[in-house]
Amino acid sequence: MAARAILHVDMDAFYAAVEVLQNPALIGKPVIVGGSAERGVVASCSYEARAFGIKSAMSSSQARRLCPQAIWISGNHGLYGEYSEKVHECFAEVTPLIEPIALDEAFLDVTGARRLLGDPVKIATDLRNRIREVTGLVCSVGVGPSKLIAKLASVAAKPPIPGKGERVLPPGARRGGEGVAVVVPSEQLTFLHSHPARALWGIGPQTMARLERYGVKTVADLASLSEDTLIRAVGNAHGRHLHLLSNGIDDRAVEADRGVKSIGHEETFGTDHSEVSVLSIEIVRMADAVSNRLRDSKRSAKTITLKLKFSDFRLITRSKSVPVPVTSGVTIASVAKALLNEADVVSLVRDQGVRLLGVSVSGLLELTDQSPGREVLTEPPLVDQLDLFADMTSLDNKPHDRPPSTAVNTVDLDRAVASVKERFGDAALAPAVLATSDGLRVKRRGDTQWGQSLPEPPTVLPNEPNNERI
DNA sequence: TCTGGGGTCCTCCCACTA
DNA sequence: TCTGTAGTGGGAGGACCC
Repeated sequence: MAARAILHVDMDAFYAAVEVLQNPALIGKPVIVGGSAERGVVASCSYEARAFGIKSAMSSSQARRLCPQAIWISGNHGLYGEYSEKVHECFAEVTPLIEPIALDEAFLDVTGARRLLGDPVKIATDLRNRIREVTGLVCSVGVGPSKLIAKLASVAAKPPIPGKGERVLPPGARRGGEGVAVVVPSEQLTFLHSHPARALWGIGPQTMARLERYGVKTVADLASLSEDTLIRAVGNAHGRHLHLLSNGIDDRAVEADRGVKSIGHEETFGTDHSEVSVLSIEIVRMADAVSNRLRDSKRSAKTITLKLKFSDFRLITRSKSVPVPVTSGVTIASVAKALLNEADVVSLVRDQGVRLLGVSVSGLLELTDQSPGREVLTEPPLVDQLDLFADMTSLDNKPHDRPPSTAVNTVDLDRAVASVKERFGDAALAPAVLATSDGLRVKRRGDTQWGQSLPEPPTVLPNEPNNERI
């Protein structure tokens, strides 16, 4: 049987490249996309910024120290999504077997496309040219017999960082044209074993620290350990997996239809909060956003999880599965607030202060009835057991005037809310507690994707970059 | 010195049940 | 009826990825 041909396509400095496309005045400048405030993080940066040592996931304060003249952009999740769609349309011209990893990255299985489109290197080169022609963006492509090898090859195919000299290809890889690196099956072990162990997917700082106790530095070192030793070092599933990978055995398929397993929102606050009433309002905001996305994806959820990170960076999660799958923001918020109000959590909140709060849902089910906001109801709605109007507290935490006996069919209410949002957008309607003098504090996906940004968001005018300079 | 947001997967523990 | 055990599922947390 012929070896598989897998491509790993990775857009180069994706978010930063999109911003440069939008504003050519940024060409050749150190551009950073991320949250510029104290608690922000670098999401992406141009190669000019990388020359200063800036990397993705670096804290914004560190990035500021390394490159004070950098141009910061807080990012536009929607815009990146649009470009990502265009890139995926290019993928679809090559093969239906596409496994998206992120907005800027995907695996493609082109084994079956060879007869029609040529050898994998030609497919990779043509695809790279096509993406550039359609979007104006540049990508790197790794070609290999497995996902692991293709992924590592795409890293080898990345352009050099200015001032750091030409990138040297690892042994076993060859260049298949500009931005394309190829590893053939007979060379995969040579290629793989030359990498540091940390390059393997699944080896992060903690696992690496454990492996170092066994003298492991490279993938070759890892391959020299027995499976039993690896299992002792890092646990059962992880140990077996690493044993196979380090020996070049990776038959994981490119999965075209990997479904979403959970939906959530979280946010790091500019300052820590230790008042339950303030956090309750944030829960309503997050739950409303989660509910909007659940409804858009035509799913309901069985489990609601509350996540809190305290000032000392201790992270806790509390979750609750409900008997009836839910879509409603009111229900999600009610469950999350009940989790927040558990005694041990309240005492942690008051003692420590909370820097991050998140609400997510999992155990997703397809909605059987496609009408907006329809709960999958086989028994009385859970929300009937909860205090709907507990949400309707003002900022001073005093309930609005409403007779306690008022009966409201919450399912009808949710349907009505869903239908308004479908017609006028998610920001058209929100729980009353989110109302401020400046309008509704509605959470949208990607709002604070990389942490908060400093005030006065940058506006870039053509030929006159006036982004905030830090 | 500093640590975001949105995810997935795995492990461990515990309660429940047969 | 009581006890031990194995399987299962929920909950919590750790580690990792981009």
